[in-house]
Amino acid sequence: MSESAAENTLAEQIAAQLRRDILRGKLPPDTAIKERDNAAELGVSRTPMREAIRILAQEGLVVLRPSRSPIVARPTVKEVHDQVVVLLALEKLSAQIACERATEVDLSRLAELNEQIAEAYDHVDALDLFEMDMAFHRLIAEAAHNEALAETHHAYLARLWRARFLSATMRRNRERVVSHHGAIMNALRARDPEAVDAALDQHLSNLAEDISAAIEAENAEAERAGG
Amino acid sequence: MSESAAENTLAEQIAAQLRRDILRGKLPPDTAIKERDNAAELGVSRTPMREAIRILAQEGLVVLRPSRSPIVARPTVKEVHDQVVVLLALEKLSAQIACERATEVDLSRLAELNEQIAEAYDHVDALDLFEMDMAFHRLIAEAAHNEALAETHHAYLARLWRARFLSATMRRNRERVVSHHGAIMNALRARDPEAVDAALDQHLSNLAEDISAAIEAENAEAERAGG
DNA sequence: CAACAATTTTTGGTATACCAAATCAGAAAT
DNA sequence: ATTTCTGATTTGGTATACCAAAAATTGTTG
Repeated sequence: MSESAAENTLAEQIAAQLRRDILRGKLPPDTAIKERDNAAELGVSRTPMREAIRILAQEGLVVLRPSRSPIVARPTVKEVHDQVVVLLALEKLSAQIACERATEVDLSRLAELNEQIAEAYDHVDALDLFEMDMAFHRLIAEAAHNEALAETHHAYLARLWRARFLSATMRRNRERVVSHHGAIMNALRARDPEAVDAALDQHLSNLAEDISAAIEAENAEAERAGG
Repeated sequence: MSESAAENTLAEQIAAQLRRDILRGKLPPDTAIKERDNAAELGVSRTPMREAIRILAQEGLVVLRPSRSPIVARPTVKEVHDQVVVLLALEKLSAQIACERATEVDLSRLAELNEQIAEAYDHVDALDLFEMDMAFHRLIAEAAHNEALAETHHAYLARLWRARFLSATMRRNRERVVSHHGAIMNALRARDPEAVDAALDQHLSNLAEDISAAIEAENAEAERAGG
């Protein structure tokens, strides 16, 4: 929970703004992000806008093309699938390590959040719910107390945010999420590596296919409209 | 060996230059990288220098501090160790996937490179040798044909370059490297996931400790010198 | 009418100038 | 001698101006 705080510099604020717009679909894939125009639109200079674009490019949300405007990324199904594979591996590794290293505080935070999710599930909009889900998975990664791992895991989670969001809104299922989270939690509590692995597999095994379907649908839509 | 090509923009060239200086020890840990001074020194403006610094910060080679000059990172033993753990996991995952997905071309490239390494081992300086070793491990990552995975793996390899280099020069051992590489290769050839896992474990198991020792030595040295 | 070439325009890349905040040094007071 | 306050200086952050390369457009020619 360390990064959502500051947003010190203008560039970071711009990046955050653009990130939200991209992830929420206000800036759909293939949209050009011109340094000049977007900077003018926000009333800032090109310098921080440029830096913001680099940040998002680093995150994989926009793609830089030589001598061309950067555009909002349109990940292919394979790309997203590949990223999910890595995310899954990172989370499993985190959980394995967490079986040894997780503190009681880590575990109770996890429990608390899971309870919050269960409670909020029906009252809260999809976006906020998704933030909570993301936080849950981040807590797992952080419970391994391996900063590099947590950071990389978070980067993948962020990069896959939109895809996961699309997928989740398509098949929102309270029971699945809450009970799966509970299973993961209990396995961690028991510090049982194999149970953790199984629980994560159970929770995330269909993720790749779900996401792929969502992306495929969106891309097909775009093809019909723009092509 | 695919990325050393382009280096289109000035910022990238500067980043490459600084990266080399850092990794080769010309810019030791804690050295300040002032935008103004370094830019002037290289005869460029602050803009690309600034961008170059961001690139290196992203790679973990320099750390940005609010309202302070960026400095060359001095990773702690724990940080490096944590990174090695992730690197190892990424490489193992790559190899597992590669058992299914590796093409004949991938495998023969691997074989060829291993032969080159064996041949060059005694004639070539440590730095070049290390580039080759790095390339070998990158080939493994690339054989999984998962771009995200290869990219992240490469990022970790690059970030750990200096630490691995320190470690390797401390205990240079021809037989170990070549035969281990050979074992990994053969396991991949056989497309045997368990054998691959074992071979990678064999090759990389001591890496974490070796690297930790090297880093510890360097940091102790710095402590003695710098107060 | 099509194809090609030159010009105009748009774009990102770079240099420079300006600003505010944070640090450091020096002087003064205790 | 120590501490504190203040001002000079250094730093990164931002804005703006300039440049070169690459598209796009338009005009000409076959």
